[in-house]
Amino acid sequence: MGKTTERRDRQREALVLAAEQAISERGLAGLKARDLAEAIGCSLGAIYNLVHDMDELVLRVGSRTLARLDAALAEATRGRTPGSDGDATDMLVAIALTYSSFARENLQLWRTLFEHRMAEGASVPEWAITEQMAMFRYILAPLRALQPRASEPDLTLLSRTLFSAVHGVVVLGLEEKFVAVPAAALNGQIEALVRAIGKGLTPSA
Amino acid sequence: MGKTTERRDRQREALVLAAEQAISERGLAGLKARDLAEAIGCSLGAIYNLVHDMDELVLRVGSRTLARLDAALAEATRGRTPGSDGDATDMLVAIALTYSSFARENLQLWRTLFEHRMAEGASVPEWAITEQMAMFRYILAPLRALQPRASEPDLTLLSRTLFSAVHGVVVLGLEEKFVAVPAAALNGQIEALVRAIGKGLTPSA
DNA sequence: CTCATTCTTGAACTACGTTCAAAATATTGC
DNA sequence: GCAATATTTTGAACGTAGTTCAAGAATGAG
Repeated sequence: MGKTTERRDRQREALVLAAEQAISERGLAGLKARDLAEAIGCSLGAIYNLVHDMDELVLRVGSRTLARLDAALAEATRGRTPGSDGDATDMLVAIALTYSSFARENLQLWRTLFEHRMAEGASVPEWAITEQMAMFRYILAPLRALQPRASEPDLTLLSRTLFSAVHGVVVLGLEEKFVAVPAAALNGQIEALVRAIGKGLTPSA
Repeated sequence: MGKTTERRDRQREALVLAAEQAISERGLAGLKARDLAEAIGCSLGAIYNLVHDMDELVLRVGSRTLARLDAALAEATRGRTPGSDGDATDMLVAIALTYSSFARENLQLWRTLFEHRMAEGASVPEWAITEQMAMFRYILAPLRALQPRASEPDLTLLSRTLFSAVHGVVVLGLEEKFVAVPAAALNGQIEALVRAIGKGLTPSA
């Protein structure tokens, strides 16, 4: 029993890595079952012994992308505790810029997180939703420092909103559909936005 | 010469309307050339006498969607001139809430504006880009009132950023992939965000 | 070594957008 | 008005996808 399962696990790993490379090189639309079969040296049908369908494969790749994003955000906030309102805003700026850099440097994989749609009828599994939601948590600590009187549910909602706002700026900023904004200008806009929000949220006098 | 062209124009109109209905009912992924041919009563191949390809059809539908969005934003800002900083912020809030409502009420058509990707190699025509960019202009007047010392290029960039931020909140708020935020809560978040930004951008004492 | 079970295979199926040779229709010349 | 020519329409066929499944290959138990 062990032999087959083991080989299958190794093949599944190879499949996910091949899918990740395909997406990062040619985008989500460039992910082809036949190419993957060739890349990992198995038959076309064998893919469906490793994953249930292409959706699962994309979600597995997404999971890896989120893990790397999470690591980048952890690195950016490591050891920082917001002591003052200024600290908190600085932290939020650091998080936002880290997010922006990650998106730029992992453009296709990052896009896949949001472009991907499950096949007709299927819905995103719970574990994938949980993973995505976890991203919001880095914002929570600095936000709490900024809004000490806000309730926990309000902070949760606000952290999602703040994340979304920065996400929106990054999405449209990196969109070639419009005119892509140069890195420096985009970073400048993000910093301006987050500082404005930080100032706006600071309970003044 | 006139007879054919006339009929073709009428058919093209019907095609775009059928495509619009298909998208609004079943989403962009539910847009099928064969369904459209049946809907407007022509052969499959005839579609390609009316539009060059599906991309063009989606862009034509997008153009209609943008026109309706533009009308909604025009209505929301009609006759308003930002006299004070408070007015300007109120206007920005009104614009943002109008955008949010439009997105919710035209969910599939609005999503199509951003989900759609041109086929491999093709790029978005200039007129479509111009149309999309035009959306940013509603934000310009209130923003100028808020930041009277900013240069014109800076204001242009900032208007795009502000639009993007609200766009991001709406995108993730309406995303079923996560947990969709109820209308009232989403509106509350948008208002809070825009007021925070408004306050943050107001040159204080 | 044999038989039963399990796994792997790739041809075949469905479902797309798109093309194109042939048929149908319209326009022109006389 | 009618034949000759040009244009338009047609839908079967093509290429490219993801997915399935009957048949063959590999594995494991007795």
